Amino acid sequence: MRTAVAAMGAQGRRRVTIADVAERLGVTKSTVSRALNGYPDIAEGTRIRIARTAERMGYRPLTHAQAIRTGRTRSLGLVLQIDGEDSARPFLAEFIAGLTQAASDENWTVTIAAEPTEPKVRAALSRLVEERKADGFILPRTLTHDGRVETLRAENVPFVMFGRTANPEGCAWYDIRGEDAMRAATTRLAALGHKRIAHLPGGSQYYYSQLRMVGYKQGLEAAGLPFDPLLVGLEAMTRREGAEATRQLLRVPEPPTAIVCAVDRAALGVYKVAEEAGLEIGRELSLIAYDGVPEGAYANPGLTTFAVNSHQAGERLARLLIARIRGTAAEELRELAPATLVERGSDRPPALSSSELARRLSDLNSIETVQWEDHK
Amino acid sequence: MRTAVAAMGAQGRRRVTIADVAERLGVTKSTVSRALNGYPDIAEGTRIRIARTAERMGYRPLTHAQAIRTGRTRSLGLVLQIDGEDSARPFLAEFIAGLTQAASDENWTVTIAAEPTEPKVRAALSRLVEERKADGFILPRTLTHDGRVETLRAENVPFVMFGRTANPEGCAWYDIRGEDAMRAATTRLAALGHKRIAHLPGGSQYYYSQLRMVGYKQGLEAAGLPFDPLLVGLEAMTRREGAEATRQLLRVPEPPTAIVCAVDRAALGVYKVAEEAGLEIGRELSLIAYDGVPEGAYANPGLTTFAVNSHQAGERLARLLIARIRGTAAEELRELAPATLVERGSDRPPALSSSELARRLSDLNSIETVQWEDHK
DNA sequence: CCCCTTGCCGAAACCGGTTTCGGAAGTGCT
DNA sequence: AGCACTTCCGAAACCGGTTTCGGCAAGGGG
Repeated sequence: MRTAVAAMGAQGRRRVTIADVAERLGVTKSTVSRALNGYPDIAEGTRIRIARTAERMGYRPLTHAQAIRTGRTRSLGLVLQIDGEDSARPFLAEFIAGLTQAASDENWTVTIAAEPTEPKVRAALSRLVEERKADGFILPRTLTHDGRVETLRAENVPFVMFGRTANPEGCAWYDIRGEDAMRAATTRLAALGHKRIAHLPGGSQYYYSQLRMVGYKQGLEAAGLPFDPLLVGLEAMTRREGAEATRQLLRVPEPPTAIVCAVDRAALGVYKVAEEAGLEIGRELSLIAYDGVPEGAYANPGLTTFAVNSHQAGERLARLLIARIRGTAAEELRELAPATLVERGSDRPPALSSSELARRLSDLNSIETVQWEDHK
Repeated sequence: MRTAVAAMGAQGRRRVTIADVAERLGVTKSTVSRALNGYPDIAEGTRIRIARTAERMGYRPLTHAQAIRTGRTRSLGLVLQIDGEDSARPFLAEFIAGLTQAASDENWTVTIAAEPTEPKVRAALSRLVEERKADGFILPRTLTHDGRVETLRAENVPFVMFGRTANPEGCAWYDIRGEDAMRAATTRLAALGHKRIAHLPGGSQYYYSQLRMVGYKQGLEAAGLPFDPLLVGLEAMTRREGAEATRQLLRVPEPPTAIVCAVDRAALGVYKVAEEAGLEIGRELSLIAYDGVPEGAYANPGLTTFAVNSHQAGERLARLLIARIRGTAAEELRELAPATLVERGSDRPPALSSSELARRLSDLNSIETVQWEDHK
């Protein structure tokens, strides 16, 4: 009897089906189904009776059996772009934890995929939709102009973004107010006495870079400091790029005594250059960054940063996406949260003025051959 | 017409079903199904005709429609334990990438969940099985005695482990030969001239810690060095623990001039203590570790380590699990791979003998008040 | 020439749900 | 009392596949 074996599954004991519940109560499957799904044409007493019995019998509908008729899998899709280069993602674990925990609260699951390139990511999205493996998607790391959004909009598939984007039409999102953090970082440094505050922006393909730049400028304005294009460094997303950008900033005539970094990893590059140049972070050069990567705590002195709560982000995104799939308009599903300041030792009053710092740096260059060698 | 809308789904155009293919060819659904699934009672010519037409029409069976009869979802389950404490997992992204790419090659998907505690992880496994969201599981971070294995064995659910375990019965696995790496590290340091080589083991709940300890001892033996229990440090899984264990090792009468660490992060703690004690890594103290975390490259000098290829691990595990689900015996699905040595600067000939090092350390303690302060 | 296999495929049941349709009973209104 | 309107639920179709069962036709052996 293959049938019996298959029905029993690998577990040995038979699953309780909707028919079992119906039979027990002397009603039909359809009544049970409608009662459990909240249809209005079921008497309240019946509904309660059915709900209790189903509960008692341990009945749980099979999602894929439902899906065959409804087309819904109760599954959230997450497609990551992982290219090997920049694959160290300290937040991923927490993010996934938040996502899956919120999903499982509502009895949803998370289907995950990873592809190395953007076209492949889009293809993966399409495939998951095509095969109905996901009812909607979380899009991490949104770009200013995001191809994934086009793909999904074209196929009319629900999605929510982690991060805002240039064209918000039809987009739901959750995001951290990075601009507020940058503004606060800048005014904070100004209040400590810094007059020359630089900014290391993130990659321009990310929309958040624009926002953070805006926040930096707002901070300058609030502090009554002029904006100086020379104090905006190269785009820096990695430690190496952060180091390179810092070297360049320190060569300008009136060098910064403080730097606001769009991302922590760039800030770690600042430490490196400071060490090479004999500058002490928190004295000759202050630093505030953004992200909250764990390495920041290990740096010496610790990196003051605006940390984002990845767990919460995942959780909120899961809830937003479920609401979106259930039909709430995208415009009503936009949520912003603040980053939280983690004070460590990298931001302190300047020990040197900009011109003193400049003199110190030029002395250094003339007597010493500094090795600008990068480790990997 | 709700039906038509539902059938068309969100995408607008109707899906091509098995009935469409059948009609086009003038055969029945059952023939198409059997042809596509390789049943023997279909003529070869018919099979080819059907396969071609299905391909041309772009027919792809819906997994969940199949699942309702077969009980199989073509989905691999991955349940992570993420407790917030130790949530920085640099390998996770690569691991997931390998996993999902191999899965999607075979047209499978990966369903992921995360829970903070072991009981909840087990509950999540059961839930996913119960709801048929996964046909089998990847178990990362296997323990010497692993509750997840008991749960899954009891329910007769296929699984593969990333890492070996104490009771191998019915277990399939993929693992890295950490013991070989530890042995090689030890003999390598001995060949460089080190006589006193210490070992910092990982957490004893992990089976690999035992294996790596064995490798260390084998290495000592191969090099003709005696095993000294005083040179086995405290269990160290984090930077902090690594630092603490190192301080203790440096206090023994004949301190080690080299340390073999079971995990990279413990080794990063060695750097910290070395800096505090004024020892230069690669001169007064040599170091070889294991894992290949990115921070190792940033350390100064770079950390020599045996790196594991997480992407490959994910890929192999996916293939093993699929084979396991398809019925291959667990005993035939056990695979070991070597770690690859990444030479950086932390392992060099000893500049000091053990007794010279001891004298140096005692001098230090008498003249200087070293701050044993931990950053987080 | 007939009977028995064997190869191949159609018909229909089935999997576990959802949804449509229609009808019986109850209710309100004139 | 008669009629229309609700309320509530059963019967049956349906979703998109898989699997069982049986039967027809061709082929082989006696």
